[in-house]
Amino acid sequence: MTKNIRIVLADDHPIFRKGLVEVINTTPGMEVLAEASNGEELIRIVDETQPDIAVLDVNMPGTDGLQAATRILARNGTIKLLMLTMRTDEDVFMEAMDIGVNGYILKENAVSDVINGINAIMNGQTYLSPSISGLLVKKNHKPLEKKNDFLQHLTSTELRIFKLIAESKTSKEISKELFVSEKTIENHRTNICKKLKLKGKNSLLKFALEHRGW
Amino acid sequence: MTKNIRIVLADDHPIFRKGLVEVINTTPGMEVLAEASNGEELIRIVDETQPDIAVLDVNMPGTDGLQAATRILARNGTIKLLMLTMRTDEDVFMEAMDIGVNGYILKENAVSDVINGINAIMNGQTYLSPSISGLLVKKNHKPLEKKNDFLQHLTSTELRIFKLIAESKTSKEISKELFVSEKTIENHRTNICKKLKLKGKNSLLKFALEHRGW
DNA sequence: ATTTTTATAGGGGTTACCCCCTATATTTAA
DNA sequence: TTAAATATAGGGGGTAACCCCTATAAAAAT
Repeated sequence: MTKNIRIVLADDHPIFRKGLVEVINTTPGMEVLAEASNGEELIRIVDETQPDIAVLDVNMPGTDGLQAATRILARNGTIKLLMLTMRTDEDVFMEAMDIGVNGYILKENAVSDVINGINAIMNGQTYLSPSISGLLVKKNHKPLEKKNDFLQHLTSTELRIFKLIAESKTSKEISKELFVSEKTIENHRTNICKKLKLKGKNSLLKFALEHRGW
Repeated sequence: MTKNIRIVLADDHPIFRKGLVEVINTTPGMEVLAEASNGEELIRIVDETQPDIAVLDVNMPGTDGLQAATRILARNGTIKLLMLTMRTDEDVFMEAMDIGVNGYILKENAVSDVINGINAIMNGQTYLSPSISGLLVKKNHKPLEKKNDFLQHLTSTELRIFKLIAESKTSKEISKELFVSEKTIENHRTNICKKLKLKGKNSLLKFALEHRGW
């Protein structure tokens, strides 16, 4: 049999913590070494027990989860961290990722998520709750209606030119590529700007760069 | 009892497809309406059956999963799409997200992932395999060395100006914000361009926009 | 059949960005 | 202590992008 995964916990809610301990200790191959109710305590028990992974709540009195994570990783970069959180806060999530946390799970998620998360992390992966993934995706995920909303107003010629602009091409370059006058391209630019309600220097270039791939 | 979730499948591997059908049809509340072995077929059966969700492979002969997804969403934006993939290819994943796919699962993942994914998507969420989540995280996680690699050449003043340029501000606007001459800002622009080896109109703006957030 | 949109091309003007310089005071490094 | 880098400010020029127009032929919509 392989060694147990050695785990420490930190959460300021005793009942929730009790539940976590129960879930983990009844899972074969995992054991809870110690518990903490705040960040300072966690840092201490991590030093003492040198666990494989620490599961910690973001919101704790005094030293919170993010601060504790930063300090733990500064002392020992090999310790894995699985962050638990009550709410879906994008900023907090991003900060946790920047710090170098290995997983991020919503407390409202199933207990199996915690077990899956621990296994995934010990396996070298990064684990996010599915509901967290949604957050990340929405950033890229401008819905279709929105795309069409303004792309549908452009004619096919305008769209072709728009895409070339998004490739950082100048009107002169585009005119050569399409065998038309430079002035024609400039007219198209003007019309595209009007349709997209863009005003000001380089606004079309900026917009095109930001929406490259549409 | 609520209505079954109506599902269509597309995958060019018959055996894998057989397995998928089995998994879904033995899950209460889900039923497979039709199957396809390529993108064109999928588009046709989606038109015919009007399912709630289509589960489709990225890699298929002829019209592939991405093309099929684009065309299906163009016809009916309410149909949900769950994408399956063999390999973890970041570009393909990003493209799928841009197209508006609702979920993305590795074929090597557990069958329960497909069921979980379908349920999550029908519930309005976006579903990603845990192993995919790791990909996303690495993006934000641009290692420190790389950032410094070219930012270290910029002085603090230049860096401040660089960030304002990345916010699409003009030299005039920046000069007012920093209480210096417009000409000073232009000089800094020139110096920044030299340090970053940028040449040509708007090249700094383009670069700054692309590296916003650094 | 008539009107509108689209694609083409141009005149003429403003502005922002980029490029080449010089110059001075301060700070930093050699 | 000199030399180099930095931050400031300017002169002068070129060009691309944008903005205001007109105009014509073809295509599309009414």
